Amino acid sequence: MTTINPFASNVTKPTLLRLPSYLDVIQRARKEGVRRLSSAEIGKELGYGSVQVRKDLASISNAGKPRTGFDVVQLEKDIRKALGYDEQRYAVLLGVGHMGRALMNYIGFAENGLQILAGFDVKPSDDESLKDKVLPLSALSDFCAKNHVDLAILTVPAEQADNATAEIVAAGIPAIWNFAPTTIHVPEHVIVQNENIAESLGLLWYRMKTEN
Amino acid sequence: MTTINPFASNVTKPTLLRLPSYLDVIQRARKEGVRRLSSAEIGKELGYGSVQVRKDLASISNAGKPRTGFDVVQLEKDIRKALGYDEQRYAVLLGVGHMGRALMNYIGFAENGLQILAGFDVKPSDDESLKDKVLPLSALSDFCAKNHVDLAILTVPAEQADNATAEIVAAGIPAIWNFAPTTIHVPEHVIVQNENIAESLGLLWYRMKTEN
DNA sequence: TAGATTGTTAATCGATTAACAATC
DNA sequence: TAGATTGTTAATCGATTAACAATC
Repeated sequence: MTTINPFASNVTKPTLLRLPSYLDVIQRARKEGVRRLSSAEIGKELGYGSVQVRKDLASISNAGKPRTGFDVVQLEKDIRKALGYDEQRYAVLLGVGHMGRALMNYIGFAENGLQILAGFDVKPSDDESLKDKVLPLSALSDFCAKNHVDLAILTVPAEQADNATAEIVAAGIPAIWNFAPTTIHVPEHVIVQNENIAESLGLLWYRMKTEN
Repeated sequence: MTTINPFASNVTKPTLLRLPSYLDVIQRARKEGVRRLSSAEIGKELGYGSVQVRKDLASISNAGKPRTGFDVVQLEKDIRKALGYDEQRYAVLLGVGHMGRALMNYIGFAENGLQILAGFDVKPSDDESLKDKVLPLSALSDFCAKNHVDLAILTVPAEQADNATAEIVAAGIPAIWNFAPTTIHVPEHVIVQNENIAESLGLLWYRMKTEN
């Protein structure tokens, strides 16, 4: 008995985190007119072993064929689907500071299925280009009642993180992408993904100390 | 035979990535006047098991005492040291776009031992507050000859990533913190740490699909 | 067909968790 | 001293890598 969809259910977290790097290699190859790539070629570009590449890709695609390698066009589709980049999702952003503005201005999110509908802040934005996309924080729950919102992007300072989180939860938004450099507290059903940028600096410093 | 420094050499990567979350909990506790915390209390706040907390912390500190738990002040010092936050390191930033400006304006880096000396861009910055800290890209190697630079922060668009990387390598900077959403190519001795922000969106979408 | 490359089963490696002895 | 909590050894779990059979 094979299931109808053999993929998708058994993708591990490490695999999921490597998929974007495969996507990058594949997309660049396609733009250069390459039709097929072997697992060894893909791995070499990224510093992964060919077995790892095959195992990762086998869990989300059957674009690989013995003898010829992976079909670039097919594989790109499958990776984008596995990552959920093929579906549109809608976000609001809380905290229109430097980081908030950078994210609101980042064009690449369209490629990842993310659209930021509006930014919210206690202060009105001084950035001309964003003026009509930034609303007062008090308007959040009303906005969420009138629009479908899948995700809140949290870019407030650490001190305001728990307050802003409470607003997000009250507005019924089911997931938070947390860029505030602190732990936030949510009810069980709310999904939180932390993106503390400074977090990986410790790893980098450690590598700089030990790898030389 | 015990080594003089029993810590530091056997810290695993997963542990290193959890240390900042411990630091956050510890610092907030200290600000509230708390003197000691047990591994169970720390773990509860972060959603880790108490054994994991003890194992992580034992690898970098001996601030834990049976019966009383962990000394908050001592532990904070030890974590900051393990993460390298106690030493000052100097960076330049390439690509003063939205993300580059956000990083140049982020005050928190001082806490992580990071100081951004200057930004470099092909175009002069239109941001008044940064004007005197942004130099033309052509001045990079000269700047690096005159200043001690440990790290290059790469915030250029994906298409310019490999060119900018070549400049960084030519200038002799030993490590790159790569925010460009693409793979960059460096000689073996250069340390690269990738920080592709959109990368974790795939994981978030997957969790949103499966956890509900 | 012969051979290159895939997908998968088994072996290894590393990290987490459980059990418990050490200790303040 | 008795008991709470640490640090560590052993067991489990999960991910990576090696070996190889399947297949185009």
